[in-house]
Amino acid sequence: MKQYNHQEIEKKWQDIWEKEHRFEVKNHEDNKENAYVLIEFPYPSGKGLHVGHIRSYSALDAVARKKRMQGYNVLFPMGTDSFGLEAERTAIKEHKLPQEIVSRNIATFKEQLKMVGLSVDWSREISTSDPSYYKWTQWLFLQFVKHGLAEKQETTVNFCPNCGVLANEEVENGKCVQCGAETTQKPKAQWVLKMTKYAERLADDLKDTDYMEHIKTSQINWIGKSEGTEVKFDIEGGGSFKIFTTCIETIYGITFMVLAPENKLVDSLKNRILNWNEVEEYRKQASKKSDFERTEMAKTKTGCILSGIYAINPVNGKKVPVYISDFVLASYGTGAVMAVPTHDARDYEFAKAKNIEMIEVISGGNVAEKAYEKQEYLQKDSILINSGKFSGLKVSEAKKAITDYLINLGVAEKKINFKMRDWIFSRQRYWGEPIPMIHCDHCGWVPVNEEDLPITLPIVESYDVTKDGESPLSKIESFVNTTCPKCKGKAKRETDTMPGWAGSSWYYMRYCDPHNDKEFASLDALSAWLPVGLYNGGNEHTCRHLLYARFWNKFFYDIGISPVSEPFKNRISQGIVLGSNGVKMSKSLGNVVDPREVIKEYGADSIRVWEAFMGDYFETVNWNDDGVKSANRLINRIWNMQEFLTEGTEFSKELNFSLNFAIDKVTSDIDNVKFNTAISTIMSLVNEIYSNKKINKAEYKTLITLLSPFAPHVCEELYTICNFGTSMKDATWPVADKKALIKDTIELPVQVAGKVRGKITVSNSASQEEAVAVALENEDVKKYSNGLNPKKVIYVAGRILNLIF
RNA sequence: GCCGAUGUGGCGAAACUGGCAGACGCGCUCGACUCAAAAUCGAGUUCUGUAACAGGAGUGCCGGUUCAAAUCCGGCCAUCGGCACCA
Repeated sequence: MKQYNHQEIEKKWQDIWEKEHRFEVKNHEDNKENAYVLIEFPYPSGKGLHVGHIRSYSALDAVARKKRMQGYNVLFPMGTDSFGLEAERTAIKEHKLPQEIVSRNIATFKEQLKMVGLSVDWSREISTSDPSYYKWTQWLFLQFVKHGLAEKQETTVNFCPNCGVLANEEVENGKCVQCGAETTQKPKAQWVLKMTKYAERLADDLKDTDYMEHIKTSQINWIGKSEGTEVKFDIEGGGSFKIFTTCIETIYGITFMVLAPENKLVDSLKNRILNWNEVEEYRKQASKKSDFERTEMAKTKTGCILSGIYAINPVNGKKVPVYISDFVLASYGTGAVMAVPTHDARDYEFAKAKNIEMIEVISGGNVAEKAYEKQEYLQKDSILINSGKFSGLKVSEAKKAITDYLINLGVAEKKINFKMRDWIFSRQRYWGEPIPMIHCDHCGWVPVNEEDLPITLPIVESYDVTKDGESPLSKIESFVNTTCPKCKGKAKRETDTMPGWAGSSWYYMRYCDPHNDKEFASLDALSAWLPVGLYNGGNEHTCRHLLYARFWNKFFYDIGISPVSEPFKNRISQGIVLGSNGVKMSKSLGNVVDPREVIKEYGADSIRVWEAFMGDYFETVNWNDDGVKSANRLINRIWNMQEFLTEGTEFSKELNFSLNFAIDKVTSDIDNVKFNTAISTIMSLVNEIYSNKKINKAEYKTLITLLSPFAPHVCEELYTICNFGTSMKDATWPVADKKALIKDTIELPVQVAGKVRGKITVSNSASQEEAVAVALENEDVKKYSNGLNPKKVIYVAGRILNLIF
């Protein structure tokens, strides 16, 4: 018997797979059902892949390989999400072109990935920064434009006087991370995708998916649907504004109103505001903060009164003061709120800080100490007080009664509001898809003609961020100056680019038809594969990327270019692999583990098995060098089993149960994303074979097949050594004989008063009487029974017998 | 702050969703093989306790429900992820 040599074997099989085009798939295969297994494509950062990537790639590879052996036509593609800030930053730092940085990084990443032996169809590889790909990203953007879902809107951007427009992560505590200067929120007209139009469906249609519950929840929370009432408040002396509330029952408790500092209403009231200077100063301060800082609960609430301005409560005509405060966001709801300090914690804090009166309108709390909030009073269905003719009603009744009353008055309407905002789609950066729009003084914004796509990024010397807040592309005249597609007059190109999210919002569709130069993907190809059966990616993407991708698909579905209304049947998210010190792997901390080194020493099969085994797939786990050894040991044990090998075409009596159990368990574990227990089942089986020191060919073949999704190279090698076939190309996944799993007798734990005191052996169909009779004869049980009959018996067949004496 | 998740031996973890806590593995201890070591094979390994059994305690902390709780409920504590221009 030859020694196990991972380097030789892995190279050999990887070459064979490549030469055979083993994993390339056609969109249609006779007599085979299609299955689409998708893993988020990596961002080709300069760091390269670390062992954490291997965890999810090899796990999904195992899923794909098993499905293939089960007779499916499996699409398991890979590509790179290559636009984005990081490549641009690296390029600036290294004085190279982002194009160069990206192709260098992709080469490294592919080299690393190929060593792992993934069953990827590389003929379908895509890269989002490739013009042949982003041509279609631009084309899809034009569809949004065509259907009125993309438009220029006034927004704000983080702005640093020295460094220009900044990403959120480049701003810390209102200061620029790079130069330390104070940043402001600068107004800017930007392209926006009107995603809110899809809010309702994005939330509702989650019911048609099998996503993990917490992923559905995070989608729903992000969308933030709330049903409430929009109420119009008149301003004393003329004018009015609207507020949105989900707590209309507290309307008699209003003691002030709050507007967002940016609310345009404030400008229109300028002449009537007595303390305008103060108001202006406050607005300036507020413009320095991000939304996140503004709404943070821990911060003390600040605000500024609009002296001389009073709003009139439509239920009782009460005159209340109006403030501006940064805890109210212009972007959410109407940019104005009614404040009821007795029943809202934020309002309570504000009222305390500003010494504003409070009126309790729902009984049951202790409003002298803190606000009695809706979570609590809704649950208790408390009674209204101090609320005019609505006093005495329960909250549940008052909600409706007050809403109806206001609607009759003509000052309110029922409204559904979403926390989710439209998607700001412009970036003033170089390294992204140019937005294919042209501005003409006569015709306004005109889409580029589809046949002129792609609008390619010009190769430029400096693509650094500009100080004036415009995209670096704006400085390239040859790019900017063009003719209007409509009137053929002089016109200028849009110079903003798309965000990194753009390319990743539809890449899984391009995999279905990656070389199509007529369409972004044909409906036939998409119909063959969608919806994706299993979509795996990082936890950090389960909220936004997933929502964006779903939004794009829904729109495509509506305009007839996608065959499904939900693109992903199931979505799961793997846990992160941290460094061995429990901290995220990063170059600066020196705790990055390069898979290439591990593979060199122990082999791809070993690292794959170890990462499958290291813990629950969904949980964060620390890297551990010793762990790979244990996987390597398992593989060696299975390799060395050749010594025990005997002839045989059927399972032996000794192993019949264990093998069928393992088939059943490994199959369901892979289906249920429990790779760690799949491996431990195989380990137990191997232990048993070692204690028997015997295994026949039929058994060995089954064992090898079960391991092969995780350790494909060594399994192919053993498969051929043992003459089970010339390769595992046509290997089929075993099916458990369910009958073999039923045992005649079982060991049943016996509890006395809830504590396990003994074990009995009974037939697997034993009745309660039979089980109790056996238990009472058991020596361990007798110690506690004192010869008595039990007063009470709890019997769960096959599980537990609990006796109370 | 808000939303989501997690917390079990020296360590990574498992536990069929309320039914034997610690499967499987790492590490460690002991034994076999070896001149020796490594590798390999085998035995043991939650803590406490005992010569050995027995017994007791035990799943982040405090309390509750139940014949029975890692699992369900209430209240804390700690760690991680997201919070809209990183993707």
